Amino acid sequence: MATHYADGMKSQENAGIDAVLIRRPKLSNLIADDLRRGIARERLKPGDRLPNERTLAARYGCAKGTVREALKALEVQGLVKMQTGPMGGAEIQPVSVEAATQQLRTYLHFLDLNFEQVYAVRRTVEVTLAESVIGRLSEDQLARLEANIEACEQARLRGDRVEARRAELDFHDILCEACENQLLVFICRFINGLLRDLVEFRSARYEHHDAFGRHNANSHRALVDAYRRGDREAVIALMGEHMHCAERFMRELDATFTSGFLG
Amino acid sequence: MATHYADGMKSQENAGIDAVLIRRPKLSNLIADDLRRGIARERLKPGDRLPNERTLAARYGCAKGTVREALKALEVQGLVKMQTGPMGGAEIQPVSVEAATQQLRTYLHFLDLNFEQVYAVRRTVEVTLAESVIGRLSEDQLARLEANIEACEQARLRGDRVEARRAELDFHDILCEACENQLLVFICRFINGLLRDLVEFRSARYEHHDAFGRHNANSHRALVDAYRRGDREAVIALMGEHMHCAERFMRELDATFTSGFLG
DNA sequence: CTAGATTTGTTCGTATGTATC
DNA sequence: TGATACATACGAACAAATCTA
Repeated sequence: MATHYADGMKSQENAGIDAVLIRRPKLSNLIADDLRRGIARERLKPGDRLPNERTLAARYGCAKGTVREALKALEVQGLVKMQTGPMGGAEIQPVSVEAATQQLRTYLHFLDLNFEQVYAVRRTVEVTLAESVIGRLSEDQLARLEANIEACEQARLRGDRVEARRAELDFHDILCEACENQLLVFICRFINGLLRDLVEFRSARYEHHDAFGRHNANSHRALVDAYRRGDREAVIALMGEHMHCAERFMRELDATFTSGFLG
Repeated sequence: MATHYADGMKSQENAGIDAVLIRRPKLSNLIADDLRRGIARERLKPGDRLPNERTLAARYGCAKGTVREALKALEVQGLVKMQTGPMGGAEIQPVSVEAATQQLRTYLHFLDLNFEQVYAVRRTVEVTLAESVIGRLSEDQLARLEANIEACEQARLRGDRVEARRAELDFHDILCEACENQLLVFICRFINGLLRDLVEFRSARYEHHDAFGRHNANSHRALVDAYRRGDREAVIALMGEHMHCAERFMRELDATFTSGFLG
């Protein structure tokens, strides 16, 4: 494949960069910065696409791999999403909760969080959430809550513990959909994500999982029932007790890790 | 150019991945996830280094460029810093709360948050925080709480409303210092930051500010007194009432977070 | 100060998977 | 079904930075 750009230009550009900057930053970072500025300058909106990698490499007079690293930086920041195929490339993304939570998760991952601490928060905010959606759940949402309970039961009967736990957390995410308070929703969803991560890497004995699964099914069923009746007192009491029991189970999870990561 | 790797092996690997996963995630993302987990699992501290690129490529059975993309993701997230030369490579960086909150704030910037919604959360988490630090406040921290109350009073008497509000929030940040639960601390500090940003841009009538300042001084004084006595019931009741009153005042500002804040 | 060793940074060529037409 | 366009990935080589002797 012929190089469409002139090698002489490459040298010129690099010489120029070297002359201006005392210590040359990584080329991929310079390109990433320029792309960010370009996106802002051109007022690119979600759905717009950047030029493809080959074009960008030609524009900046560098190799594909360098452009790829720059695009990777934008992708991690949630600014763009890469797609393959024709009309693929880097597509501008809307500001998403995903990017925000990802950073938070890695931050908290290093702060030795245990279940007790997570539940000290969850126990209160989930009750607040539960109360806030009383009378706001649509028939479709109620139906999906009931369908979720059924899905959890099936996962439990299959013996798929991790999937059962994850599906049970989906129940609470459905409640979030009916809540207007976006800050509360963010915190609840974020904590649900934390718990999803944690159950992935910790395991407990089967009896615990099975008992927990049955408890969750009962609690969730009673909650849906209380929501249908619009019974505020019952919703608050049920969610409070549900959180209390969930915390007790979670604390029984085995926290031992097997490693050998850095050999 | 001869391909030194066996085509058969590559196909086998890909077939395996395709069989398990509906849509194959990018290999560099899988590696990045694994590295993140590994860093947390091995409790790597700032200053520790990851294996070099060649070793990682060998471990994951992939090319160097793929490993580089994964490392780039960690670098963008502020988890590691790349360095050239001997003893170079990916060095673990201290996790900064700044990086985590920045993304979150730009996300919340697009949401229609109002005082009622913020206080629906703050009302509960501040009480949880208040309870969690009972018996854990050092004499130095108690002294600083008292000094803070005095500073707030002086700001109020000077008529410096914004400074008074900001200083009053410092009171709650001092409480955070004594709390072990880092998730709870993060949420409380983040909300305090939201409120600090807001008082910059909103002002109410003087009577409101003055009455609020006097209320805060009384509440904070009573709280410190209850902490010194180790009176759990009083702490919980006082902080609950304090939040209730604070919310009422803040709602008189009748402002939303959407306009102007976070410029 | 120089020379060598180590490790990231960058490039080029190539091959493969994947989405669109 | 095939052709096309694009990202994804591999591998070899060299350049640049940085530490040590």
